Amino acid sequence: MKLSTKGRYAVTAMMDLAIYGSAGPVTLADISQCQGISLSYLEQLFAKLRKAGLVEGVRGPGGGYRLARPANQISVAQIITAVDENVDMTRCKGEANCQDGESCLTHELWMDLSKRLYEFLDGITLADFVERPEVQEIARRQSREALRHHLLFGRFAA
Amino acid sequence: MKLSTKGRYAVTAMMDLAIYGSAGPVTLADISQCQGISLSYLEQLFAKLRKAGLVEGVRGPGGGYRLARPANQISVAQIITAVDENVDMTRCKGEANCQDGESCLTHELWMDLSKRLYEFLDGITLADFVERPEVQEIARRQSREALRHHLLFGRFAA
DNA sequence: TATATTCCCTAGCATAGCAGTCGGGATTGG
DNA sequence: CCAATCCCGACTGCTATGCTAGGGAATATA
Repeated sequence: MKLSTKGRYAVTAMMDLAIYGSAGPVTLADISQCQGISLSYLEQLFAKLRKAGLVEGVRGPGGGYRLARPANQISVAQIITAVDENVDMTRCKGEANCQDGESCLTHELWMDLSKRLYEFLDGITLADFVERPEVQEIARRQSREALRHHLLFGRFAA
Repeated sequence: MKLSTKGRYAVTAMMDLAIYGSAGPVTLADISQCQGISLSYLEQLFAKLRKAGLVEGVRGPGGGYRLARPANQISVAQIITAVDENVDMTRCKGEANCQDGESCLTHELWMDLSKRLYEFLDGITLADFVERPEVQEIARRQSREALRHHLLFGRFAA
């Protein structure tokens, strides 16, 4: 388990998908502009998220990304492990071939702590954030603006 | 908050101090040998731990490091933040000068998640690990061996 | 069909942090 | 005094990060 800026970027972007995804796919260009993250870097992150089965890409105009599962089935831990694939725990990796029992003891302790941390992050889903009242409020406003945007550009016009 | 090998090293070393520290200061050479961490790298980590007021150094022969506070007053979060001083949260750091309200929304959400994570790690102390029965067992054995070691080398001999 | 929009993929690049090495101090117990 | 320790600073190879550049492939719309 590793927790750095990379994972934060991924979690933040996934929050955007969960919040604004109800009005259709969200483009990476939008996320890039809103969050100030490089577009190409976002593409690389989403390539991993897609391979992990967390998002689906929709090509062509009006396309973008959407969540591959309901937001309440996507945990923060899943997102972080999807982009930070490198989970090299310790040097004595399960082989238990330390010189004396001591190093294996603290190793066990750390593994336990790491497990508890993972379970903690795995217990937090995107839905936990989206369901907040203030987010609901903004999402509604955003939906209206998106609809107006569509009308302005004649997307839904007969 | 950042969680990588560096923080793991620090936590593991601090566990050693908490476990074996009852028999006097623990030398970095011992930790280096037991955990397979470079001695000089340990010195750099402990310089930060000392500046953070988590450990005290005892110079001279028979010296080493000991916890500056009882183990139940040292949390995992304190250790990690002591060695990973770089806590650059986001680019829009509290200034709330994002273009539109959206980015600040997810920013708030992430800050909240980060806070919950910190509180989780802050609720786990070194004592929580030391008080385990299996650790107590090893600590007792280690103490006896340490005493025998002292006797062999005449440290306590009259 | 043509075009613009979007996802998708590969390669490279500058920087920073990680983990370690080296060399030298300053203290202090025996 | 001497050896064991902590302490400190400089340097190094390596890796990951965050980003840029360039080009595809699919597809909605005109």
